[in-house]
Amino acid sequence: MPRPGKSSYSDQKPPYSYISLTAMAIQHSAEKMLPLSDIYKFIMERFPYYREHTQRWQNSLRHNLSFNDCFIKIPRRPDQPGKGSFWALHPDCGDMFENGSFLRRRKRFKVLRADHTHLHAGNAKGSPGAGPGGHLHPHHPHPAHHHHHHAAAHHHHHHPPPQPPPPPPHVVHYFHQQPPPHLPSQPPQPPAQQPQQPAHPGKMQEAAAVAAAAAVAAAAVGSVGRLSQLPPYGLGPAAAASTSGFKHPFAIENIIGRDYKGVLQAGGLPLASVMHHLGYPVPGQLGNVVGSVWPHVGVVDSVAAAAAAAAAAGVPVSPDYGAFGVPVKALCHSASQGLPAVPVPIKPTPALPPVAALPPALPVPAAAQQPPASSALCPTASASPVASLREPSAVSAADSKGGSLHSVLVHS
DNA sequence: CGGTGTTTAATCTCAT
DNA sequence: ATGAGATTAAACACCG
Repeated sequence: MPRPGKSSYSDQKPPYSYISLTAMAIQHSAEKMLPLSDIYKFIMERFPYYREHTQRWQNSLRHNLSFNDCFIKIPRRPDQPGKGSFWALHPDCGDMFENGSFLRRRKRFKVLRADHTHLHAGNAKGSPGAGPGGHLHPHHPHPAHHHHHHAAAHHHHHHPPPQPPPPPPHVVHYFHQQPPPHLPSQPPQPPAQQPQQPAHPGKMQEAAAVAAAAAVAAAAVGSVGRLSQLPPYGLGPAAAASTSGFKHPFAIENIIGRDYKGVLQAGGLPLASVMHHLGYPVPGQLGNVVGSVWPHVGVVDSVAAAAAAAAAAGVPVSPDYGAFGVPVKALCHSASQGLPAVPVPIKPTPALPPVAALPPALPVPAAAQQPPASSALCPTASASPVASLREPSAVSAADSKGGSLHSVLVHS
């Protein structure tokens, strides 16, 4: 109840976790990778809430980047000015927000650390062992349970398992070739961040991982060019994927779209927030920023409102919101292809129950503490269909995070 | 030195 | 009530 005057939205925390936000930013970028500062920018531009307390949330965000395996660091080319590295999404991190909540993932995406004994000298740099700070705890419990029971035990850095699709050897090439400079809007500055390559035999793994990521990014870029509003999410055969039908689960459109559905489905989300969020994006700027802005925003509210109304009225909304151009699960995770990531469906999500009737009234105020809801979708899909390509066996190990690229949802 | 990155740890929140 | 994920805080290591 507080006055609805200024609390319009700037003070409410968006219903997205840092991981979601970061993924959105990355996915949104033409190159599918961004330097930290750009991630900040993306977020701040769209969520007024994050225009304050920067020190706080940015620290959290950074923490997330480092801590979560779903983010990988791609070194900047020496000749490329700028500060840190580029951040990208791990090629294998599937749809981490399948449950429809962007606040909490069903499972954390972790790469299995291969038993590769060597190499993790890790940051050999200087004094890793001692660890930061003075935590005097030699051996801690660390719930890292290396349970890998179900894990996809197929990791041989030499030859790819029969199953997996054909990891185009040329992926690496993408690396060296410059992304097409066309692209609608901004080839801001990071148009060519191909981290070249190894240079150090020992660092091969890292390079490989990076290469994979870059390849994905590059592929994405390529797709963007031709763009397809509604790609055929056949994702079965690699064919589709290679052509450009697949949209990375983190694509902003997907996130948004599913979010919407999630809201209804999850039922727990207060519409109030949802509605609120609809107004989030800054009206002014949106206009000129071509495809860079949230496409859904404008449209959304009408749709959302309608849906909301329907829900409130007890009208069962169509189970599949394909109408929003978001086939949802269809493109979430290419279950097929023996991909290692996202094996366990922790939640019987599939059959979505009868949409719990959403709270009828939606006095905006609520949600003071927990900003749950959200929603938005992208009517005009436009971003970029990422070609899902599976890494060649070669690729592996993102030095910082896990060891080899075995992605898996930690702990089943 | 400041922006980046890592990492540990406490605390909160949400799903089971 | 628990466990796991998310957020926050804070202490560093590094590189420009």
